[in-house]
Amino acid sequence: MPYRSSDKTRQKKDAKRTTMMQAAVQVFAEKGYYAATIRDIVAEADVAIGTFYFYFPDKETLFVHLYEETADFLLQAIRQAITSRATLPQQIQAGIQAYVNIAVFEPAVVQLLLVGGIGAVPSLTVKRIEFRKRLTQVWQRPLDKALSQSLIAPQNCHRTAEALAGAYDEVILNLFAHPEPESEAATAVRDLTQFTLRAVAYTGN
Amino acid sequence: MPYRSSDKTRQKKDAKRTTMMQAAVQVFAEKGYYAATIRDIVAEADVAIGTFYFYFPDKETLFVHLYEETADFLLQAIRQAITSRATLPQQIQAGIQAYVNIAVFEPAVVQLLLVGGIGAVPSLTVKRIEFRKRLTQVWQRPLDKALSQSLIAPQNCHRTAEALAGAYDEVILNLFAHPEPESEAATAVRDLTQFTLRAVAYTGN
Amino acid sequence: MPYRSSDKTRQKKDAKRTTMMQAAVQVFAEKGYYAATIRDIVAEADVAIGTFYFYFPDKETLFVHLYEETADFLLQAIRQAITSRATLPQQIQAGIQAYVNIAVFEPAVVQLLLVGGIGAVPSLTVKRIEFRKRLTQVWQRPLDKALSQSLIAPQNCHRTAEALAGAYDEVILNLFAHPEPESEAATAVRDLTQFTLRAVAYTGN
Amino acid sequence: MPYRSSDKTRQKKDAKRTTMMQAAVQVFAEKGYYAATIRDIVAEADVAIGTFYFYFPDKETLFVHLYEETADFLLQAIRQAITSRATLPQQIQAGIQAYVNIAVFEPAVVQLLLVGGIGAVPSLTVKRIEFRKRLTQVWQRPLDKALSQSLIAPQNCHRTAEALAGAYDEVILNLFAHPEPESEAATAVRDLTQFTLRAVAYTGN
DNA sequence: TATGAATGAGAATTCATTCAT
DNA sequence: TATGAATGAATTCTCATTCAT
Repeated sequence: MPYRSSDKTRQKKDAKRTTMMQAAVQVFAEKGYYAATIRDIVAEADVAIGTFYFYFPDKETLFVHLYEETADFLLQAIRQAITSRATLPQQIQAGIQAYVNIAVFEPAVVQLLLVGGIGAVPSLTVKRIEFRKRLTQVWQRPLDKALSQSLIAPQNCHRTAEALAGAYDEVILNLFAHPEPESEAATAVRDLTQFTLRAVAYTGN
Repeated sequence: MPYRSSDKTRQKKDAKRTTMMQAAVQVFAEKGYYAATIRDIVAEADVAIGTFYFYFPDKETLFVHLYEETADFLLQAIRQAITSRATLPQQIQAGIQAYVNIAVFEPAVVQLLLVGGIGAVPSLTVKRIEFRKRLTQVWQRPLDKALSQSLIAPQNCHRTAEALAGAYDEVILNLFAHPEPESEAATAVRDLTQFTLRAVAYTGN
Repeated sequence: MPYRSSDKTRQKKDAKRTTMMQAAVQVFAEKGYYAATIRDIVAEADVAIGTFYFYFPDKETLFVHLYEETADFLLQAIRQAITSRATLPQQIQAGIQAYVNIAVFEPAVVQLLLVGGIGAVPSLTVKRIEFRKRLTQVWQRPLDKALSQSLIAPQNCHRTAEALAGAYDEVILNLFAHPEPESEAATAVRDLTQFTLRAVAYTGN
Repeated sequence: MPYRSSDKTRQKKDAKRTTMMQAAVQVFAEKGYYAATIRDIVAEADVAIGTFYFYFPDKETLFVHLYEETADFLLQAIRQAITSRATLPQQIQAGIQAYVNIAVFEPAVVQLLLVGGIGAVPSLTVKRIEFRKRLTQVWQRPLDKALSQSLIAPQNCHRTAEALAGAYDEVILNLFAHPEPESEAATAVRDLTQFTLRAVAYTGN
């Protein structure tokens, strides 16, 4: 029977891998794709350069992988917040709140997705388009439902969701430029919720 | 004869400078700040490397300068479109149309401003924030006026404008992912105009 | 197995570092600071360019470091020769002999210190002044002692030592211009010793 | 009859040429051969780059030429001071004083000759040796005469002059490191004169 | 598995020199 | 004579990646 790594070994390996990925997210988020060097990442993870190449094939592949994972995480969080609410206003508010929470408590996630290596990594372009498409879908789902129940005005829900996704991103990114992002966050959530309800022409009956 | 300086020579030099800046915009827009090399730029402009450094001090300075100039151009175009219309719907529609036109006919402008070197050039961060602030102001101006005339619902116009700026950018950026941006553009303008009028709760009386 | 660090590896690294420094001394001595390129140095050491920057931060830092180390070596050699003798004539003669020996057998040392990058490296100016000061002190020490014992005429020993340092350097540098430096060296030592004893007005009682 | 530039034209040309050479001396003295750029020189002379190449073939040739001219000037000044005095002490003192004067009032001359491009310009090596040889001769002449009159002890006058030349250079160069070179200069002249008279064992009868 | 010394292609930038005007 | 725009070889330095241990 061929060698098979025991569970403990496997776990240890995964743990190290995870550690390195977290380190990489931090560094990529802070410096951007190009300015972040492999040396920075391994220093953050406290391992040797060779170790990096044992776990990951190269810088670009890692970055794209990180981008995808991070996108999944963000989308899942928002989706989850939305689906656990019943009415449209609640869903919108919960979704935005979830997004803002991540921005405040895990700024690296937002940095990576919205700023990170946008015009920098060629093979990321398609991933980015995909991410935006999925993000739009997340916001579009509750709108479609509301439209079918005539709770909002007739409209191209896809276009509306697209615009809303951009609107949320802009406000959230600007949060970082504020002196006290956390206190500003609450206001932003309320403002964006109302903005959204107006934008979809929510009637509530 | 002591060589004429201020006449044709000066004009020629300015023309060449402009040519090189256009070449640089193209290359920066296409590849992003880091991936764009000086060699790429001078190849595009069909001059020698030394010529680049005769006209510009270094890569970063040029990029920031280009960013600022391009931002001014875009802002001026939108502002101009808005102020030449009378009613809010017209203003919104004209502003969006101007923006979309630039995106379609001068895609490099949008690439540079929205994608270019976002997380790449440290000294650009502040310029970017400034640009977003000014862009928000451009959209906010007509809203403030409309609010003072009770044409739109009471709201935080600055936040609304911020969100709208993000919304427009998202839709316009996604235009490039479409197979036929130009035909999609018309629909986008109409959709965004309606989205905006709903989002500001325009009553029209 | 986790790779042994502190044992053989460390020694090997130190050895290579030393090899590269010797190569650098040769090249700097031969061509001077500016004309010596990193390529020259790594070619002499038979390593890749990157290896240079693995061991040293940059060209200038290395040069200054080399200058300091070489200065220490020369000063120590002369000082050692002087202190191991009892009478002033013996001390002078031994000091000069030590200096000449280095010039003959390690010409790069003298080239680096007296010719190398004199007007070339800004951060070297202060190091050079320091070196000259210390060299003067080395020659001054035995003079002070002799003066306190009235073995030499009353005089400003510091100024005398300064002048002697310059005198020795000149003669030693001119040695290299001779067809047979080694044979000339013996004469030079004798001449300089007598010159010195006259210059300090050594009485011997 | 072929065109011949009039005297006025010739003079003008020579004047400009001289201006540029003076500018070059300043710049070379201040920055050293490598760090001094053609742009620096023409900026100092307030002419265009092309003008430089009209008057001089290239940077290295100019530097060597400047070195030679400057060396001639210095040697002539010292020689002149010496020959205008009668006794050895007066000759020594006058020669040193002339040297120190130049160092104080025309520091660029000394910088160029003693520091300038010593290990920097290959074709200068031979010129430097020549200069040192001539400088030694200047100091040696009065010694030979004095020796023939038994005013100084029997000695290898060439070696003595060599050593003295180095001694003077050292002290003069160190003058620049002093806070007040001018006030120190007088002391230096006196000290060096006495040093010299001791070193040659001057008896005075 | 883990290490880090070693590599070298490639990037930004400088500067002596040329030449059309 | 005088100008300065244009050139491009050459330099320093970075950093992703490899591989022997």
